[in-house]
Amino acid sequence: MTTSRQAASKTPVIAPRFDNLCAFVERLKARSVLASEEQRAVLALPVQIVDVPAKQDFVPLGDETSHCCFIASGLVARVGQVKNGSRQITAFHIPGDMADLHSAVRPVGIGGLTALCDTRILRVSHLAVRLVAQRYPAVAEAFWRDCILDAAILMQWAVNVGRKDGRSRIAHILCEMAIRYGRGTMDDALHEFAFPVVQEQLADAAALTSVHVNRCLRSLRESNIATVRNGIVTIFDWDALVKAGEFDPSYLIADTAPDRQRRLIAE
Amino acid sequence: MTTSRQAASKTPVIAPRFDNLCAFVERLKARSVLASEEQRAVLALPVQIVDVPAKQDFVPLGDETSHCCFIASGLVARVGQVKNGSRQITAFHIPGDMADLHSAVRPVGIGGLTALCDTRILRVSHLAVRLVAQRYPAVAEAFWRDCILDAAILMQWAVNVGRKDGRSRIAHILCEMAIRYGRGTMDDALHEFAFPVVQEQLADAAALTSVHVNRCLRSLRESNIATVRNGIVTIFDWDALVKAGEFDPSYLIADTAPDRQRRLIAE
DNA sequence: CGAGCAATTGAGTCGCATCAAGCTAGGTGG
DNA sequence: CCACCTAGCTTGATGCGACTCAATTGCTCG
Repeated sequence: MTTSRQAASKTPVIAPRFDNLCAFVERLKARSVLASEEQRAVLALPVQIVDVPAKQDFVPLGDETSHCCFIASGLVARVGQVKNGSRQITAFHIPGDMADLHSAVRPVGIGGLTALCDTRILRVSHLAVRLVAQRYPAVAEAFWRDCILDAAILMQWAVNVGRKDGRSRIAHILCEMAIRYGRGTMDDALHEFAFPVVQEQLADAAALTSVHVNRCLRSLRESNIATVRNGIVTIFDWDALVKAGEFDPSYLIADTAPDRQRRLIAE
Repeated sequence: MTTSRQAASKTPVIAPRFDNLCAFVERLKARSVLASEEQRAVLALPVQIVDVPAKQDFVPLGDETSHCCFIASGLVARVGQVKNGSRQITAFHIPGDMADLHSAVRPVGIGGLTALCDTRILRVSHLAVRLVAQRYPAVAEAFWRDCILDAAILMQWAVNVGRKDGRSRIAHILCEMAIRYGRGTMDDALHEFAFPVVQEQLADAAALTSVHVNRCLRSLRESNIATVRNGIVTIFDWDALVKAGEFDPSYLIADTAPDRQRRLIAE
């Protein structure tokens, strides 16, 4: 949301990577007001680096955990499952996300976490998270708000899966990820970003089969709207994509209007 | 048709009703540990009673609000919408729920709220909610946890809508509501509870059409599993309903401090 | 007693699942 | 250097679950 557009250097898509919690603090600051002491407290949270290979479930469904997972690089999906074996992806988490911040106050898993490509995780213990929240009310509120944003995305996800046809669902997912990856400027330029998923995973997100995802992608390609190839999303016509996905970005927008982030307690 | 079931002879299903926040405190206590001073602080939140007639949207989609809505009596749905006019219900809120506690930290609506029957709301200002959260970290954590439970339900909802057939979706919704209404004991007795929805609204929740909901309900009835009539759910075979809905109640179970776990509904 | 919802049922259609191949590209070993 | 393997992508044929349109039956209530 803060990135200005880099000049047209046409560098191939570069995946972001963070090895400390700076990016997490930036994320919180984009949504909440934190004093510098509070920011330092969050930054000081002890982390443990864990590298997860592609296609590995690193938080099993329904398990109880003792740590939150910050995504330093890579891509993670939150998945639910039904008995016949099919999976439903309920969220994608990109670098900069604390994928399961919610587990700090409710450790029993809300869903499993799977790495969709090689992924670096920074683990932060629930205890540490709750302690800093206890000590700094503004941090607690920032954490709370972060979880609410996640829930807002999830609600849109349910609407997307429940009430749109396949093509619209795919378009909506591409729109959402474009915005979240920070390529969501509304100009007519060509947008390109790395989104390392295969069609099978898009299918699990959109509640379709991979065969049908393929046909939906073909339809979007033949309309000259967008393509997904080798984990690279290329958007030719942003407006058409928004229209196809019935996408309204307001649900992604953190609430940062000045009068709303007013602190209730002086810094 | 063979409906010689006891018509109006039994004790009528009684809808719960609360005119203060006692029930909210009880709800929080079932999920979090609160000292008596903290409980009193929540109880002391000023409320404003609002009566909403059936089928009225009292929080429009996308609007910004200044109050949270506690459900004193009745039934409320959180709805999303797509352009062609069809609606997707993403949550039911029953008496005792703070339907949009999340709006305290993110006032722009996550979804509209509609009363499905005559409903009494207790409005609590965001400011008051945030102040008590700032003052009492344990209360903040309780609020946060409450929102997480809501998100956990939403995640299951997405899985339900995305990856099950119509009959299973309906069965799952009935299971969820049975547990949340507190009728979720596992004995073989007949379960009956008021759930004042029409088939159209079940359809919006399950992402089906009302015609198809009707057929799914008929199937459940003909299997002697459950019926829904005049807003009364009657469950004949709980185990079969759980099986049909692939229902696992663990996602509804609140988890409190590490040393203490409690069920959402005490047994 | 008719008006108006909600529930019900039927017939026709379509989106998507399913099954089944083939295709492509990168990797690996003989 | 080619033969093979595998993962992912693409395409076709067929069937079913759910939608749509449409008509009928209760049910409640003024």
